[in-house]
Formats: sequence, structure tokens, C-alpha cells
Amino acid sequence: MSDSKPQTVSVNPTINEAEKIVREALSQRKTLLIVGNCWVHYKGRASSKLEPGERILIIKKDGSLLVHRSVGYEPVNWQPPGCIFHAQTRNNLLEIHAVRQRPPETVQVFFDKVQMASALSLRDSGEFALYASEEDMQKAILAEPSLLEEDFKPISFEKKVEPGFVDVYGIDRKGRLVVVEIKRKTAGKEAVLQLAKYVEAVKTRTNREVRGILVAPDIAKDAQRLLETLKLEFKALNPKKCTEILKRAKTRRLEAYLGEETGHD
Amino acid sequence: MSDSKPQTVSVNPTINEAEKIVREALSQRKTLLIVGNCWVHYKGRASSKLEPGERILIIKKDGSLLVHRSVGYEPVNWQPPGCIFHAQTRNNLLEIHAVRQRPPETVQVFFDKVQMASALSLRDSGEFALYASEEDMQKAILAEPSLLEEDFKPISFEKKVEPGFVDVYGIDRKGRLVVVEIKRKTAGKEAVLQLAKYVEAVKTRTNREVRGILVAPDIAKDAQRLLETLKLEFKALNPKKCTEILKRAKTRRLEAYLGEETGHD
DNA sequence: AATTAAATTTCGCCT
DNA sequence: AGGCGAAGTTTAATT
Repeated sequence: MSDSKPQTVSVNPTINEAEKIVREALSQRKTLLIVGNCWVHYKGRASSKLEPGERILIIKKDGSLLVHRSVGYEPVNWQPPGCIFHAQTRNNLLEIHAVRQRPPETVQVFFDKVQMASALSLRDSGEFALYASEEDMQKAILAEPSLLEEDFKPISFEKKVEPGFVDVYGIDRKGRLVVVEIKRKTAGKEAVLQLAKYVEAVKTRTNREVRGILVAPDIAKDAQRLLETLKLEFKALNPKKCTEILKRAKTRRLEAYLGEETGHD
Repeated sequence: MSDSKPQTVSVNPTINEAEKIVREALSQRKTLLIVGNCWVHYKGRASSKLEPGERILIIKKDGSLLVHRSVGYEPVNWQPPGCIFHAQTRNNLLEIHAVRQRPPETVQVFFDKVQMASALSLRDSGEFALYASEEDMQKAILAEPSLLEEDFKPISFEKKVEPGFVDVYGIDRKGRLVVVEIKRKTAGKEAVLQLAKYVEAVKTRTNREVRGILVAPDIAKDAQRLLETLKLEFKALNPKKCTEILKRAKTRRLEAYLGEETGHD
């Protein structure tokens, strides 16, 4: 008897039938998907109660739980991965408890009517790639320092400086130290203050002149004013452009590699 | 012919059958639920590509979109409410496009195999109540100022002060100004620093003595030391107690209301 | 285990 | 519409 059925789906099941599907999903580490009328109690970092209504419940094999209403991007109730679940039927009521150890939290979901219950084996080995991250921008500046300004020479990156880490650290064409703070999106006041903090920290460690440059696709009006007050600088840089630069740099590296070491594979 | 069917569910539908369900959901503002093999392209604030795999797609009537993998609390791809959708089948491939105007973003989902497709009418008018939130604690102190200390008189709340907003602002029994910072859980150093910031800001605006009181269920050891160094104060307050106080206050208000204006319904 | 910073953060409130 | 602060934020990296 094979239990490798890729999916069990039941429409308008009884509470008992639904419970069987819940148990199947939980015991075989399948994805559980239930649609029905339910109410939810949460206790933990805060507490909440959700009155009855029709919602979607998802429990994943990693022990995460989501309750979604008919509107809203965010789940109304949830539990991060690592929960332990317990399911039971009492008085024709399907109860699903999700318990998290640290921090101690519980979510209890009660169904009195199930429209659909499903236990799914989701095969998913596809990779997810996010482009134009802050890290990409950093790599792009390191690969192509002229993106920042002509004759900029990077010395290090993610350099430890008292309050944290400087994104990029280098020397300009006149030998002045340059501290670079990178933001992937419009820079606000907090980004300017972060840069100022690092510039001040570097200044205490040297007698040389120190410049601070904020790199971002854009800068907010108030942040611009603050930047000027603090005698810092701004360099506009589009994250998308960084992705392209990186792609080009990789190609170049690949070409150099193929030129030097042929016949590899 | 009635279209008020509460749900349409199809197991292992053809791509064309799945497309019909997608159109039903989108045109009738139902919740769309699809499980199947898909890949996803996202372009907007950032860009991403998700290689093929079996996932759950949810589209809600408010124009939000979620793609969930078999693990993880967060969706791998998503779109907040307010999207416009477009669906089509080409070469036996079901394409669903979600477009957001501002910021300009698109998510494209491509299905080549659908395990389950469903259009759901979720009736949900249940209220959601979050208890013991920071806001509740604030309200409780305003309703019952002696929770903070005897003879404390609140003046305002969420008062704008240079770096942000002061939770509660008032006067103590000796006429000193009091700045209150509230935390729902154990207060850490950042909470103390936040309070210090506000106290300093208020001091620049007055000649009067200014006290700073941190209100939380508990305070961390290092935060306690910092608090003493900065000559600030701590008042333990349990969020749960606040919820009870609020309930009592509401009852009292209701009683007063019923006492004054009888016969209202 | 605790801290810190980033996120396609989202959400709500206010200007 | 944009800016700012908070969130049961979550997540990942680092001390």
C-alpha cells in the first residue's frame, strides 16, 4: 500500500474527514491546506483573538503556520517555523494547536465547518535569486570603483569600525580617506546619521582628511539638508546598473579564466 | 443561473480548466488558490527569479498576491494589495501577471502543471483583537495614571518631540515634567536610550526639572545599569494588568453613560 | 544565546 | 502622495 500519493484533496469534508487529512499532513510532513470557518486564539509575546469567519490555514513541513483572511498581504495569525502541532476533534470541532518553545507561544485554531482540506507533497528544489541587493551594489563598486568617482581606490569593505561596519573604505585621488555608506533605495536621515557616525569614528583614528560619501539611487529632501549640514557627500547610483556591472565583471573574469586555464572540463 | 457558488475546486485540472477558475476568481473578486508547478519573475524595487517548483499561489480580492514555498513563514514572492491582474494561456502555459502602479512592480507567475485550483468566496466579518499591545499599556496609563505613580497627571500622549514621539507626557506631584517610554516586553538598552533621547529633547525646551520613566513588564540587567547611569527611572507594569484596567475603565464609562442617558435602545 | 542591521519589509498616522 | 515610527515584525549575520 503506497502512501506516496502527491496530494489528498477533500471538498466539503466532515470534521472527522478533515481531521484525517490534518493527521496525514502532520505525520507525513506534508503541506496542510484548509479552508473553512474558524476562530483563532493566540498567546505569547502578545495575545489576540480572532472571531469566527472563513479563512485559509496553511501548515508547512518546517512547522510554520499561517492563517490568511480574505484581505491583506499579511497573515492575521501565524507561527514561525519550528512549531509542534497537536490536532483533535471534540464536539464536532476540529482543533489545531501550534506550540513554539522560544519564545513560548501558542496558536489555537478551531474549525466548525471545513470547505476544503488538503495534504500536499510539494516538490520544490528551484533556486530563488534576488538581484540588485545592497551587497550587489557593494560588489559593483569594488569591481568598478569609478562608479563612485574617478581614481577612487578601495582599500577594504565591511571594515570593522567602532559602531559597526563600513560598507566600503578607500582613498580618493588626493589621498584622502573615503568612507562609503550604501543604500539600495532612497536614503533617509538614518542613513546620513549612520555615515556620519562612521566618519567620526574613522577621524578619531587618523590625522588624515576623511570624506563620507552616501551611495544610493536617491536621497530624501530632509536627508539632503542633514547631509549638507554634516559636510557629507552623496553619489547617486542605480542598483540595476550595479547588477549589469557585476554581470559584465563576471564575464570578464570568466574570459580571463578561460584564457589562462584552458581545458578545464 | 446562480453564480453564488461558495467555492469551485478542481483537482488536477488541465491548464485550460485552471485558467477558467482563475478568471472566475478575478472577475468575481473571489479568493484564488492554486497549487502547482510554477516559476516566478519579479521586477520592481528589486528583481528576482524563482526557478520551477511546486508552490501555493494565493490571490485575494483586495489585489494582493502571495507565492508560498513548502518551507518558510514568509512568501517567496508577493505583491501588496492594490494590484491589477492579467491571466492568459499560451503554449499550454498558464501565465498570471500582477501589476502594481506605485511603486511600479510586476510579478509574473507561470504554471505548466496545476495540482489544484480553487475560487473561494470567503465570508469573514469576524473581528480581530490584539491584546496587551504597547498601545493598550499607554491607554491604561492614561485611564488610570496612578499605575505609574500616585498623583501623576498626564498632559498629552504621542506628543511630537524632536526625534520622534513621546508615549506619555505629564506632571508629577511635585510639578516636575515626566516623560514616559512604554515597552510591552522586557526593556533593553535601546529602550533606555530612546527614553534618554526624549528626556534630553524636552530639557532643551524648558527650565523645569524633567524625569524620565521607563515602563515595561521587566528590564534587562545591562539596561538597568544604563538607566541608573543616565539618572532615569523604571516602573514595572504588566501588559496583562493593563488589559484588565482597560476593560474596567470601559465598563465604568459604560456605566456612567447608562446612568446619564437612559433608555438609549 | 544575544545583538545588530536589513527587508521587494508592511502598516498606520500624519503632513 | 511622501515621511516617520512601530511591529507578535522576520531574517540573516556576527559576537
